[in-house]
Formats: sequence, C-alpha cells, structure tokens
Amino acid sequence: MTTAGLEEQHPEGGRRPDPGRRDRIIDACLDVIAEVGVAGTSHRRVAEAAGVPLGSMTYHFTGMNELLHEAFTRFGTAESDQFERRMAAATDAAAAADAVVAIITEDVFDTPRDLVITHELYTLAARDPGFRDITNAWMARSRRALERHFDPTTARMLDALIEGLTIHRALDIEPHGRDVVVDAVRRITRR
Amino acid sequence: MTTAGLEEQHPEGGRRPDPGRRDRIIDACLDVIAEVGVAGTSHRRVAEAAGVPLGSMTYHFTGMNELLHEAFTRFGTAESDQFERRMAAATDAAAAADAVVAIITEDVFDTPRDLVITHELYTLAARDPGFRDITNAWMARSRRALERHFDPTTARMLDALIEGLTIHRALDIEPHGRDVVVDAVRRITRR
DNA sequence: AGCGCGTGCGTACGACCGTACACTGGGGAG
DNA sequence: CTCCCCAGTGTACGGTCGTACGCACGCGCT
Repeated sequence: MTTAGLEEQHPEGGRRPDPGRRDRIIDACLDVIAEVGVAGTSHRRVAEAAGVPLGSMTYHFTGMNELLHEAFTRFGTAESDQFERRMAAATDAAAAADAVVAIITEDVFDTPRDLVITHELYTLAARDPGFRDITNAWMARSRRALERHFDPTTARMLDALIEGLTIHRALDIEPHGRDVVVDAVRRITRR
Repeated sequence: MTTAGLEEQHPEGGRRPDPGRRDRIIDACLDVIAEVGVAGTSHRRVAEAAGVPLGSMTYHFTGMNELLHEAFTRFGTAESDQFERRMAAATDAAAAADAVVAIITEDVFDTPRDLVITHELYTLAARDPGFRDITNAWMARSRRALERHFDPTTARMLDALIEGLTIHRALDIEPHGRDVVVDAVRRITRR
C-alpha cells in the first residue's frame, strides 16, 4: 500500500458516512480527464486520484458513463456560473463587450485544464447524443446571459465567436492578439 | 552483379506489392475514429475495418501514435483542400462571403463524420502538442485561403467565426438559422 | 449486553489492449 | 530449374480495463 498524502483516515476514527466522497470522486474524475483525457480515464485512476478504494466507484456510480456524465455536468455548470457572473457584473453593453473580451483572452487561455476538458466534452457530445443535454444547457445559459445586454441574434453570434476565438487562441502557434478580439467583438456588436 | 536501374521504382525503402494497403489502413483508421472515437480506436479494429491482418499494423506503422498522426494529417489536408477550392472558386469578396456561409451551413453539418473527426483532432491537439502541427497547418491554410479576398485581420476573425458557428450548429438542439450565419459574416466583413 | 443488517470495500475474472518476434512462402537471381 | 531472402503475417505475452460479488464490521435496536 502506498502512503497517500492527502486523505488519511476518517477524522473521528471508525467508519463514518462520508457525504463528500461522491463529490470528491467527481472532482477527481475531472482532474483525470484533464490529465489523460476521457480515453485514459479509468475507474482505477479516478479512485487513486480521489483517494478512495476501487470498490467505491461501482458503489457510487452505475458505470463509467454515469460518472462521466456527472463530471461534465458539474464542469459545464461551473463554467456557466463564471460566465453568468461576468455578464451580471457588467452594467451596460460596453462593459459586457469588455467582459466578453476578457473571457476570451483570460479565462480559458489561462490554464490548459479547462480547454482540454471542454474539448473532451465536445468530442463526447459530437459522437454521443446522450451528452448533448450538457452542451445544450451550457450554450443556452451562455446565450441567456448575453441576452442581458444584447439582442438574441447578436447573443448567438457572440456565443459562437467566443467559441471560435477561444479555440484558435488556444491551438494556434502564433495566436491572434487582444486587439483582434476587441475588434471582432466590436464588429459583431455594432448595429 | 549488375544492380543498375532496377530498384528505383519506389522512393522509400523496399518495394510495395500493394501500395494502396497503407492508404487503406489510414482511411479505415479515420472511419474507426468517426465511429468509436480515438478512445475506442485499436489496432485490431482498424485492421478489421481495413481488411488486413493485425500484423500489418505494426509492419506499416511504428505505433498507434504514428497511425493517428498520419490519419489526422490526411483528414486535415483533405478538409483544407475543400476549403481552398471553395475560396478559389469565388471571384470577389461577395462571392467569398457566400462561400463561407455555404461552408458553415452545408459542409460540416451534412454528415456527423467530419464533425466527430474534427473534434477528436482538436481534443488530441489540446492535450498533446505533438498534434498541433496538424491543426496549425490547417488553420494557416484556411487563413491564407481567406486572405485571397479579405485582409489578414478579417480573415482571422472569419476563420474563428466559422469554427464557432459550425460547432454550435452541430451541437445545439435548436440550431441557428442560415440567416444568422449570413448576418454574422456580413457584420464581420463590412468595414 | 447481544445481534442482525446493510453500507462500503477487497478481490477476482474475462475481455481486450499494444507490441514483439519467429516464421513463411513466393518471386527474383543465378 | 533451384535457392535464398525478406516483405508480410500469425500468435503469444504482459498488462490494464470494467464490473460483479462475497464479505467485513460499526451502528441501531432490543
């Protein structure tokens, strides 16, 4: 047995119900996905990352599919939350446009983690319609948040633009500068 | 011992009685990727799809990585070709804008195959920089093709817009209409 | 105190994986 | 014709996978 550093035994000794365990498994699942992709995500690896025995996997989740679905649902919700918070903080359309620029140039580009997980989700959704509910909810929330400041058509365009610019910014070997993002948002939002 | 002028038929290494075999394996690999994803793509499955024995896999390719890299390279090149052809056929900026709309609304949306493979590639590139050369070459060619009709900045924006609109069109449960695409392209391209 | 009981875990099984490697058999050299 | 050689293949091995399932054991009830 290896000496696990983080979670040792239950704090008060003995076996106690651990309501956070299921949550920790889901979080660990997202970490594993970010690291090795859905392809490399296995019950064993997630169990190790979460510091729980392998048996817990099948106990808490029906199978790999349920685990992935819950993990991506949590991820999508968290990302939507951040997006919505950004939009809610904007007081007018100009501030909202600035926020959109910030989202593209800062939020996703910062860490490869979110980028990887997002793409893993898209890939899954592209092949398995059972995951489309997650992407749909995400896109719907984004659009609704944008509609606080823009008309529905513009919101759709902005949403798509964010998507595309984010991807290209992350994958391009010589990414576009911030000025391109500012200009693109301006072109879409001006009437 | 006259070895003159006999072995110059095939540029690389030994002679190949079945020159199409390697190609067929690569094509079959793309089919398998579209069907079960990179995660489910194995030497055995590709071999079966290509109608070749398992041993051929290790004979023709160093490993899974080389096979995937070649397969995605071929895919990216084919997609770029189609894009470039569309752009070359346009005689002026207005026709080019129409072509962009057609690409978004027809090319990718048609069959889930290309959509799935594209996302599998993005996901791979997002995590493994070893595949970035493929996505980079693809994006560079797209941009260059767009620059036949638009200035470099606009080309970058259009490229990103195509990306985002395509994804949303494919994954959204109630996709945007063609008019939204037309309008978005118009907003980006007007000066 | 004794005692089920069900939550949660350890382990084992069969399937499938990538890859190595010994071999074969058909066509060109002699 | 024979012989040899290597392109191409069949198979076996070590490993990881998902999942099933029997069992341990602390808690609540009596």
